[in-house]
Amino acid sequence: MKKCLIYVDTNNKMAERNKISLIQYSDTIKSLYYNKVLTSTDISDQTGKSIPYTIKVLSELIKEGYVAEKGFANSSGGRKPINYSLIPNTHYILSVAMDQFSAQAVVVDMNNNFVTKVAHYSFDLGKLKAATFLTYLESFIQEMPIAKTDIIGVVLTMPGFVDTENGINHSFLEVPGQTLVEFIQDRISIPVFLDNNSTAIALGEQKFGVAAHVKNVMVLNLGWGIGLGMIVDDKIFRGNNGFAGEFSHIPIFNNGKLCTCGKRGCLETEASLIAITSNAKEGMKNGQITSLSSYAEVNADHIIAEAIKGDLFSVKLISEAAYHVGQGLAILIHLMNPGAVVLSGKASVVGNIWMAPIQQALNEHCIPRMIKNTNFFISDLNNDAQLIGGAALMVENLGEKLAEKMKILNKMTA
Amino acid sequence: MKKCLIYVDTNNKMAERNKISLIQYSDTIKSLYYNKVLTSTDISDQTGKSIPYTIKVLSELIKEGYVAEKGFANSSGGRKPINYSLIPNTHYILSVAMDQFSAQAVVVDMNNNFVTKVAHYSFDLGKLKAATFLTYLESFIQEMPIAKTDIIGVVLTMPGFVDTENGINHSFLEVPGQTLVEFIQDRISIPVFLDNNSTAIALGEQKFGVAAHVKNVMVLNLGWGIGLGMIVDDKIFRGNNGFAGEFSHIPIFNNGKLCTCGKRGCLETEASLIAITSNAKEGMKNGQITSLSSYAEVNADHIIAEAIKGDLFSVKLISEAAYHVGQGLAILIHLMNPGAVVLSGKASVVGNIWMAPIQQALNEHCIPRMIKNTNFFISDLNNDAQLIGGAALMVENLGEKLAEKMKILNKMTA
DNA sequence: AATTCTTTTTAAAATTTTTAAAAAGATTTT
DNA sequence: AAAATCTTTTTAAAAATTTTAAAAAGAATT
Repeated sequence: MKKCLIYVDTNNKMAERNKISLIQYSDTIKSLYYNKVLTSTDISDQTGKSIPYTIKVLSELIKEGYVAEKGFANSSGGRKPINYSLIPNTHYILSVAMDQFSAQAVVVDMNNNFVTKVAHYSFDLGKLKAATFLTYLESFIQEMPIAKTDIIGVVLTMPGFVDTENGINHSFLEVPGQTLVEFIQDRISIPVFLDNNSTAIALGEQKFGVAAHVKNVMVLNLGWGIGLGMIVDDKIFRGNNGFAGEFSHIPIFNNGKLCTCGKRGCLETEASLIAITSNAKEGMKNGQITSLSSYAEVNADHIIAEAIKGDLFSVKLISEAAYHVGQGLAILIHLMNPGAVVLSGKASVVGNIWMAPIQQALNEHCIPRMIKNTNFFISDLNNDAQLIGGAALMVENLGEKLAEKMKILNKMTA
Repeated sequence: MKKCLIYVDTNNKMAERNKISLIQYSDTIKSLYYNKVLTSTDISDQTGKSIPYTIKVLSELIKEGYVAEKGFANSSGGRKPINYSLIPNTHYILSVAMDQFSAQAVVVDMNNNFVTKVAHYSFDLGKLKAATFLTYLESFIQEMPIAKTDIIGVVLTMPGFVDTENGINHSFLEVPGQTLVEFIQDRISIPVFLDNNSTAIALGEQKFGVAAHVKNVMVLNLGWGIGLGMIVDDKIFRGNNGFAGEFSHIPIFNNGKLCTCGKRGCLETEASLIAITSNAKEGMKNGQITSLSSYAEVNADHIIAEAIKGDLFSVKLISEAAYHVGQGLAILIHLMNPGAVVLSGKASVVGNIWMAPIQQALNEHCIPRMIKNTNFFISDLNNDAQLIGGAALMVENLGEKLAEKMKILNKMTA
């Protein structure tokens, strides 16, 4: 005979749900979002609050329709604890993931599931106007099968020197006289958050990916450049001004090659898809035999595709770049002594091609003791890391940050 | 007419002082130790506790003879707050600072003042036996003009791969079958703490030196190698296994030079006192004119001394090394985006000789935005940073860590 | 099947914080 | 210069949260 422990409202509309609870109890929501199912003890551990208080919060959240009991967890020899979960369709997050040439948008529910198709947009980010991007976003919101009022916030993650605090990207989508976040938020009337793409990817990998629960993680975003997202002590590490993790531009080569940043000898000049593509063209001009020859104009996607098919030249191009990434990584490991390193980002679909030369470089350049307890992973999030991480960034901001934005928006409408 | 606010016991012997209070109220003690004079509001801010609670703790500490009122602080227009300070002679810390060739020992009071002469010991750390070191320490304790029972703890800071948690140095002073800390603690019956020298220097600079109160600081220990202590988010950063900050051995040169660590091309091979000394000998063999020629066997101290006197060759040697340090620092800054960088350690007495070439390298190798808000300092602690930082490490460990050690020692005597 | 051991949950006591009021002193106004 | 106003600290009372202890529920052992 099952006992009814607490009355659970299964009809979401009946419960008077209130976004204020998301803010007030953000720590508990956060724990449940990242772990799907937890007991009161688990939540108490994660939020650092006592069990009696945690149980009080949970019953409040149940009353408001945010949380539901989910049976019992196992016990190694004692009373079985009640499981708790978030109810998925209470609210949603709109995650927008951008790179140099495209953006993806999707709506994510409170169980971290995609509830719309992933929309794709193509452009050259260097030339994209904020107003044009806004039309993409507005049309997505128009067409999505979710009520706009149920969206907690929009998280835009993108490359460049992003000032998360002030909502500005110093490299792209600049809006004269206004911050990018203000510009978007004013038009769509939903809280908007801006962050760096590699930071999002790192958070995605550390919460839902191969590095889940590792407290010190370095996540490489193998793509047009070589991005780096750092999780230190279980928290996103941003440095003094939010610009930490500029891995792509660490000066380590004496090659005289001019980098996109204006300096010479950056890691990016030998180790990124930019370098790989350039080396491919160079090699083909010199008569290299390769299946890449079938393309009119070779780009990075072609090289990845042909490497997967087994084209030796393509594999060699990636391997060379990977060795150089390994050189940079050796430095990073000496400085940060991480618990895990993750290869993620667009180019990590051929992660195993990258891995061997990276390991080779690490064997050559790392003090064995420095690397002994560091685990290496290839992402298994299939290029969704940035979208997933973007949604997670919203969850990270559920407390005061969200409250602030909501206050601003309420003032506007009033 | 002055009012007597709280009865202050000025006779220390009268108050029944209890080391337990140091543990129980370690946060308050810590704040006062680092800041000398604080108001209740300041302490409340620093400990994160409320003002009523803070005042309760302070009155308790006053009753026990640890804290005294020190007049009033200024107010910008309101009631003047009471100042509080630690009473200096309640307890003491024994700080022992080691490098490759020597050790210094001193007793520090609760106001961070040296209350004994600094004792010096010379040796070759690579050959030094733990037992020999212990005799030095025991004779120091024997002769110091402070009661042994008034010493809260001994902090030993030294180079090498230090496992602070377990009290082991994997590089030096290994004791078979026992940890180094156990070995010392068993004999002297005082809690012993072990840490890395560069960590101590960094803490010294961030609490009492040029980088006081900066929350993200990279402190370079310019010495036999190039040590690095990192303060991240106002906390000592140690990485996953405590080995973070291995700056000396980041692989950045293609010079083929074998490093002390067994690898090739480490920063140390071009940028440390090891490299400088080796380059000096090389240059002199090739007939370089220099005042260094007056020494039978040139060592690093000579080069520093002659550089101060203006010997061009010595200055040039240091400048070349400094430029290479700058190259490494450029990488570090791109990754960590610190608020401040400090040049400290033995060789920083000629800090201004180092500074110019470092700045030169940074101008060449850093993205301007990465360096815009980073301040550069030369230590003003006159080689006492490690001793001062060692004492500060004791204060950092006042809470649970000290309680643990005291429990172990009490068991032994019982 | 009864007892013992574990673990979670509830209840009561203790601690700590928050809020509000009072006290002390500086600044401005009359 | 005295009175009134404004600031800031300190004290007091109320509210929130944690700690400790007890009770409840279930698994493992005797």
